[in-house]
Amino acid sequence: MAKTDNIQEPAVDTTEQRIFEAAREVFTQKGMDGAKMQEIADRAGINKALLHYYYRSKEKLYEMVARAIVGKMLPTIRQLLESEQAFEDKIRGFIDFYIDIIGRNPFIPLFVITEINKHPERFFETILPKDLPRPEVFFSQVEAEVAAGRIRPIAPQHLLVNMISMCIFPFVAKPMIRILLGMSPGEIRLFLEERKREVTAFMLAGLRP
Amino acid sequence: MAKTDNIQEPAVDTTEQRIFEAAREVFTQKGMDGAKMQEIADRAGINKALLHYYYRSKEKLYEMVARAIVGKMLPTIRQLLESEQAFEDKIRGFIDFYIDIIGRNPFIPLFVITEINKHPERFFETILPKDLPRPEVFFSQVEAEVAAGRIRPIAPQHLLVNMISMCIFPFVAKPMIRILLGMSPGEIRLFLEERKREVTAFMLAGLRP
DNA sequence: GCCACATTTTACCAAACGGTTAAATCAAAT
DNA sequence: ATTTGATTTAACCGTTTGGTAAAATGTGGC
Repeated sequence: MAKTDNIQEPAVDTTEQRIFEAAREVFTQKGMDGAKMQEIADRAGINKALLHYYYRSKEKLYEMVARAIVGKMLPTIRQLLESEQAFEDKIRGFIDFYIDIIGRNPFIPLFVITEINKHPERFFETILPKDLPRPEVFFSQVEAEVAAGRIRPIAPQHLLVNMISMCIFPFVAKPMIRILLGMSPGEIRLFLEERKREVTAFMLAGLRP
Repeated sequence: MAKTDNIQEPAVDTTEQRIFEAAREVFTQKGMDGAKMQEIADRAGINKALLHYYYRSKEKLYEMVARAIVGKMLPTIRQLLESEQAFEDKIRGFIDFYIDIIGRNPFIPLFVITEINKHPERFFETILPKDLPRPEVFFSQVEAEVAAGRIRPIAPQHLLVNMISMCIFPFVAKPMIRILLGMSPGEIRLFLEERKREVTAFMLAGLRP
C-alpha cells in the first residue's frame, strides 16, 4: 500500500547505490546479454571507470543485482504461504499482497523467469538462497479444508499454481494481452487493477464444494 | 496428438531449412542478444560464410524466425476462440489443445513475451501479422451464458485471461515451480500433464452459477 | 597546506562478434 | 569434360564491448 515498500529503496543516495540502482534497472529491462556497462554508467550519471572502481565486473554486478531481487521476493512469498490466518483470509491476503507487489515491480517476474531459463546453473548455485519458502504449511491447510468439506477436492499444488499463474502472468504478458483485447494503455492499467478483486472472486468460486 | 503438428516441421532436409531450424532453436533459447551467428552455424553443421550466403543478416534471420513462430501460433488461438462449439465444449477444447501445443513447444511463450517486452516497435511493426484473433465471438458467448444464468457473472476478458494464465504460466515458470514445490524432473513432467484435467476442472468449477 | 579518497579524463587493450571477400573444393547434372 | 551451384577455408575488416591504466582534478577533513 505504502509507496515505500517498493523493491527498490535506496536508503541514502551514495554513488555506490546510484550505480546499483541503475544496474538493477538496466539488467531487469534488457537482461544480462542486452545490458551494456556503458548504459549503466550513463544512467547512474557517472563514467565507466568509476563503475569498475565500485563493481569489479559485469558478472559480479549482475549477480549482486539478481541476488538482491530474488532475496527480497522469496521472504515475501514465504510469509504469505506460512502465515497462520484462516484459509479464506490467507487466499485473499496472498492475492491482494502478491498482485500489489508485482504491480509495483512488473519487471521482476520476467527477469527471474528469464534468468532461471537461460542460466539455470548460475541461478541455483549462486543466486538462489538456500532457505526456500516451504509450502507444506499451506498444503496441509488446503488438505484440511478439503477433508472438512469446506472446499472442493483439489490437489494443493495445482491450487497454488493456479493462483500464482493468475496473479503473475497478466503482468508478464501485459503487452500481449493489451493487443489481444484491443486495450489502450489506460484500459490495460485499469484491467490489471481489477484483477485483485477478480482473481480473488474466481479462486473462491473455483473452490466452493 | 500426432508428433507432426509440432511447430517445427521441416518438410525436406535442405541446408536452408537446417539453418532456419538451428536459428529457431538458438533464438528461442538465448534471445536476440544472447544468440551468436557462430552457434547457429555450428548447430546447423555449416560455417559462418554459408550462413550469410543464405541469410543476409542476423536481424533478418531473427525476424524470419520470429514471424514464423508468431504466425503459426496466432491462427491456432484464433481458431480456438472463434470456433462455433457450445460453451463448455469450447472451454474444454481450448484448454486441452492449448496446453497440448505449449507442452510440445515450451520455449515459445517465453520467446514471444521477451521479444514483445524488449523490442515492442519491431514486434508490432515487423513481426505481428495484421489480422489478429478476434475474441469478440467468445466474449458474446460468455455474456450469453451469464445472461442465461448458466454460469456465474464474470467479465469475459478476465475469464479469458484467467484461462490463458493457468495454461501458459506453469510452462513458462517451470523451473521456478519445480524448485518451489520440490519436484524431480519426472514429477514436474507428470504435474504439467495433469494440468489439462486440472485447469479444465478449475475453470468449470469457477464458473458454476 | 596536506592527506585520503572520490571522480573524471583519456587513452588504450584484447576479445568477441557481425559481416565480407576471394579463392579453392566438391558434387551432381549436362 | 565442362559447367553450375553448393560448400569450405581462411583471412580479413570495422565495431562494440568489457575491462584496465594512469594521470589529473576535485573535495572535504585534519
